[in-house]
Amino acid sequence: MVGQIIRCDSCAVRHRSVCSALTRPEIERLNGMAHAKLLPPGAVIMRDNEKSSYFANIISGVVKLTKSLGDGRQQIVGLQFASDFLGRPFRANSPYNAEAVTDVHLCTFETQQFEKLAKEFQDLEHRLFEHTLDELDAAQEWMLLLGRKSAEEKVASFLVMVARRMQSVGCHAAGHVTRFELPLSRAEIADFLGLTIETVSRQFTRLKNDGHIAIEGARTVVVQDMDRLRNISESVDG
Amino acid sequence: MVGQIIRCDSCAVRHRSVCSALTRPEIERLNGMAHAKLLPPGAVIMRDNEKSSYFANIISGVVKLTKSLGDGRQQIVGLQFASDFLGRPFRANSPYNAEAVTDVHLCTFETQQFEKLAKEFQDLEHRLFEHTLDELDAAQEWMLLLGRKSAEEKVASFLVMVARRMQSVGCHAAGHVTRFELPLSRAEIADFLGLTIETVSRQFTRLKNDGHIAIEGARTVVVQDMDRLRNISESVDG
DNA sequence: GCCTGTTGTTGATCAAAATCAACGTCGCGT
DNA sequence: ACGCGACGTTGATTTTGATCAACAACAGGC
Repeated sequence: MVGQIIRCDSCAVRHRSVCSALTRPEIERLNGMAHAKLLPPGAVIMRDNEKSSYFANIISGVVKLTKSLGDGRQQIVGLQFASDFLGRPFRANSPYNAEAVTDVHLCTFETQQFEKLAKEFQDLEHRLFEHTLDELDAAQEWMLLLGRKSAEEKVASFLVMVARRMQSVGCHAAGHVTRFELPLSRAEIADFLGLTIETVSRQFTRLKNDGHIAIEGARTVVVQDMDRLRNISESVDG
Repeated sequence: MVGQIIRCDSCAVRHRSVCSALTRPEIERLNGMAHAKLLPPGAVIMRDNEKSSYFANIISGVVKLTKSLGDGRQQIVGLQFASDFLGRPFRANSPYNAEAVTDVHLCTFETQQFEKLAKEFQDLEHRLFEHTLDELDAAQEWMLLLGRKSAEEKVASFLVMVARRMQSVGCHAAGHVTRFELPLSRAEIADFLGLTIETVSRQFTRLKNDGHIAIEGARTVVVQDMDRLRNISESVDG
């Protein structure tokens, strides 16, 4: 689905997305630029090294950002959830592929219009900057994981991360989300953690056998003790 | 050495650093805020999770950004060269340790003063944004390396990257720098590539034996064929 | 229902890199 | 010159995770 006009007033991510930087009259302007898109899993949103004609806020769903080597080896370099912003402002080409992992609702903006708006309203550019800083933090945190953590620590870290993101996406006031659905397949988790499918699967059963998690039908995870899992993910004792 | 006043006019990185966003009168303001620092190898510039009281431009030398696990495992999450900017604007705490790798000349600015300036002169904030986007690109490129490349590909990638950065730091008009000094020890290279010292050493001798590089006294590398090395780093054929 | 393709698990074996260990080299202080 | 410590290389062995292979669970099409 493409091109449907959006009402920012009723937007689910109005106060968490980059749009939160805008005041009433500014939002009106943005409103006129916004178009909704609904994408199925697997839909390609941006392609590495190619120009993208639009930016987007994720209204709902999960998007993976990937990079590949010539022979097909793939690495997920970012996971984006509801309220996250897609696209590299002020860059001609996308530095990665972006692909819908679940059904994804996007609110898209034509590149030039949006960059013009960002130049006009400094708060909007500042908000984009903040989002980029968050992405950088996440990337560097993940570098530590990819370079130095064991398979078990990687899988535990992944679960902790997903639980945290699911929490902020949902509307859970306090405490941890302990039961959640994984947005990624085993193959995608492997591409995220720099492992193989088989190793990911084995670490899941290990965590299950050790009583740290329960698994319901491959995609649903119940974390018994989030702090314990976090300890495993950082190799505190154990 | 701390606190010496700097003259921006004669600054070696005046036109490549974030300062290039500023015009004559603005630079004058910045001039009044700048203090020089000369740090020896090993000097700690920022500490993970701690507040830093200043930002800095690197005038010369190399700075490593590291993150560690509780048990001492370490990962270099960024390497910064001359003209690069140090410090996370609009963030309370540093997300990594920053440490001088060589002798390092810094041009430092007090945090609050500098952020105020960035708010006033939008071009400066924009330039900081651009630098952050570059850092993010580098981080995600490195995630692909850490997650999916073999030891040989990692070391080749490292050499290609250092050659490129050395080139932009020096004043080489065109063509590749093929002979350069490594700024990092074997241990630091290992921490950058997610390998052990021994594996790094073995891959160096392998690249040497295969005739791709020559090594002079451990720290100086001569690349025979940069394109061939780049191919190895991305696993094109062979 | 049944067939088929996709996804996930488990086991056996293999290989790449880690670990353990010894030794060489260089620079520095005395 | 000598000895020491840091750094780097090389070899032997072990370990972790990859690869190869078989099969189970499940969903969708007909």
